[in-house]
Amino acid sequence: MQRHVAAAVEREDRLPEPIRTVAGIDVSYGARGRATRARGAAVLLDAQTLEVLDQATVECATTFPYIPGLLTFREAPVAITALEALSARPDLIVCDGQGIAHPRRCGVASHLGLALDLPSIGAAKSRLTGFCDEPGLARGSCSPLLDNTEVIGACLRTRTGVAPMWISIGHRVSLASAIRLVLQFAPRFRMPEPTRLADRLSKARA
DNA sequence: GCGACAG
DNA sequence: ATCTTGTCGC
Repeated sequence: MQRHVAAAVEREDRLPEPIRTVAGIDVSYGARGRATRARGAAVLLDAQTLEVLDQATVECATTFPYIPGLLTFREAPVAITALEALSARPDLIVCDGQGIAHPRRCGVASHLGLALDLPSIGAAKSRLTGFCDEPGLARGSCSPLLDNTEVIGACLRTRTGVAPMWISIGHRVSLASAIRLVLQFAPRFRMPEPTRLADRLSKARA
């Protein structure tokens, strides 16, 4: 199924110009009695000023375990519900996880982009698959993430001297644009604002 | 058989 | 992802 979805993923830019809004999505977990509950959060921001325009959270039972390579089946259902609870559809989504930098080229960012028919970017805090050289220490330095000879993403330093982020095409956004946009969305912290705020919101006490 | 392994 | 205390650097 993932290979089928991967075949439909678009790796070239096909997004509005200018990009007006961007949404970040993330999911956190917590024990509620016996079962683990999942809470999804979506935050809508102005893509230029990074001002928060809207935010939403949803909560539900966890239905799938964490298995490397199958994160989509654990998080996507909650993430989609949270995104649809926003007052408007964004021009672009940023996800906490890989896009095509995945064994079958179908990480959660790609799967979500295709399912929602929205441009998407994968911005992960660690590597799932592939290899690359260590990027330079300066903000903006990056090195290609390779699986054999195929470029599947980039290791990008969003903050000088701080651990890099792992960026990949989600859907309808080229790798070059994904890198540029993540730098635009992360002017101050390691994580881009959309996912940083969604992460914080998903963990905030109800 | 062993190690790696988004969140 | 979650839990948990101190520690290091800007």
